[in-house]
Amino acid sequence: MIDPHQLAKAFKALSNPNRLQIYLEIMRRRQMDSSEVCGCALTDFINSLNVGAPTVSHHIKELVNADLITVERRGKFITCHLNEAVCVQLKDFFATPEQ
Amino acid sequence: MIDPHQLAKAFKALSNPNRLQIYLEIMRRRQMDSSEVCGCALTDFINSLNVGAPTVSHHIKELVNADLITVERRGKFITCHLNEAVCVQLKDFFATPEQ
DNA sequence: GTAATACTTTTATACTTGTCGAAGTGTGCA
DNA sequence: TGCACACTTCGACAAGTATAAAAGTATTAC
Repeated sequence: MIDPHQLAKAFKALSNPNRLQIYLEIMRRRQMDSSEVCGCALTDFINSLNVGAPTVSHHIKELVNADLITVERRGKFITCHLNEAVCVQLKDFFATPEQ
Repeated sequence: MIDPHQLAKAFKALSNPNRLQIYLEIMRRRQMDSSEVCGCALTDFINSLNVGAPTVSHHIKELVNADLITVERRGKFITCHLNEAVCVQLKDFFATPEQ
């Protein structure tokens, strides 16, 4: 079972609506080839969420800190990737114990 | 797919370590018959968490508000029950889309 | 009835968080 | 080299949160 402290950190990261929206978008694009234009650069979130760049930067950092995503620099842009392992752990957390 | 607003509410409710601990304990006892002594009365949490009664009362209310649990009065005590439906929705949220 | 136990409400306080503006860093392009 | 774009860091502030103390309500036991 996943460590409760880490769990709480993940849930806190997902508790803000804007940050959840960012996470949702990153989820939605998870099966895309990373060589494609990802749509998960900061600029994309700035446009879609209606908050400033510093705020988005802050939110991304929180998601990274909670181990929910990773970021990668690609020239001028950064791209965000889902941490699939933690995603599975969170799924399992809510799974009914086999009866 | 579950409404993002409701999702964020659930995650916020689980983002506090003490509140998560309460939820974990309620989860752990979910298959118990409700006629048994449940261990999910406020007093139990007050003892196990080292916080005061008003704080626990507040946390329980937050979990109920987030639709994560329900409460039921049984004489002097209240007992807490997991909302299984929301639990499943949260599990599905983290599930990988079938490829 | 009274007393005791379990919980809730109110009020107050220290702390955390989301957001922004301004200024700073890094990267690519003319 | 210098400019423009993408992002980050810093400082500030309003709003929200966790907690507790004190006082209130509800239920059972005597």
